Amino acid sequence: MSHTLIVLIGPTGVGKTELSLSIAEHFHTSILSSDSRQLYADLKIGTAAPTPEQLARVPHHFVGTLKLTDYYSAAQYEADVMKKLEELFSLNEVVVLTGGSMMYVDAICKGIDDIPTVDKETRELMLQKYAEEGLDHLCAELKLLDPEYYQIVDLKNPKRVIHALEICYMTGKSYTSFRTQSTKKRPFRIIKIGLTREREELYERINRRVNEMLDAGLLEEVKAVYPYKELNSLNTVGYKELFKYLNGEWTLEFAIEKIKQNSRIYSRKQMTWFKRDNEIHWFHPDQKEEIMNYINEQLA
RNA sequence: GGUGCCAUAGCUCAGUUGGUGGAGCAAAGGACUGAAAAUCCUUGUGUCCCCGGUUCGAUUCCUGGUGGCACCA
Repeated sequence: MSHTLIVLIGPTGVGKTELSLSIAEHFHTSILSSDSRQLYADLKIGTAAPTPEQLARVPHHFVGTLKLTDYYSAAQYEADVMKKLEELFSLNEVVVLTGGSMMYVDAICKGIDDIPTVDKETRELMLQKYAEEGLDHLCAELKLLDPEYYQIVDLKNPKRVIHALEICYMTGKSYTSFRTQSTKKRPFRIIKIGLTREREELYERINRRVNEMLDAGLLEEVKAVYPYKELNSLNTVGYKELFKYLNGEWTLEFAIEKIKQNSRIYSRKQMTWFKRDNEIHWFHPDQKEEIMNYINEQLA
């Protein structure tokens, strides 16, 4: 039997957490979270992070390990998880990975190109250029520094253009020269299980969960991190809307509706990403038995 | 009861000097390689309230009806 990573994915609110616990308990193993926001220790309620009871049932990794001010990225996540997996596979044949951050999941399953990490100075310089000169100017510069990437990049998306330029500036080489677009080979087997529900059912669950978060004290949690609201870690559904309420821009009622709406939109974006991955085998979360049968079939 | 105003996309409304209509929001689809719960792109047929009239032609003008709002009794 070779080492196997069971990857459990699906849109927000579909019911991944509960099933991941069952699977991990069955294999007496631990869970790797693949959630770019549950990483932050101060964002528990709004990210529906595993509860203390759930954490006691199964050892979790990559939950609540970062401060809001920490810089993090999908590439760092890849490196950290690969290192952790080495350790975990020495103890267990099977490890579970679950979460909804599509790019983080792909970073583990497919790998990310080896591109230098952008330093603070370069990022600030580029953000300043963007603010002062505008996107068109940056696009023109990219055309000179990396004509190949210029042809394929989304020229209306500031983040894409800025990042490519950052790499050009920092390394003196084109961004294209770092992009191999290749899939890394992993020393373990990957079983991808997707959870999905009828849209109406999913939306109801999402709406209900937002109400439960509020009952659990989401507003207090948001107030506690309010001083950091400009940080990227807080550009997050559930927080950004309540900041607007605290700013006096929105009523509480409107902010809550927006949280529900943005969560629904997020769930759709996740599905759009997952849909084109045909390695995923899809199930309804209630099909626990079918899922376990499928896993055992694959392991055999 | 009287008078006035309004009735157009799921919602709020614009518009057609008469040639079957379009914005914002909502909704849906898509992209995605170090900020990713981020960021970006695309998509608008709807008895233009109903019956009749005028007209080659009415969602647009006219009569009546229905509903809503306001004011007067």
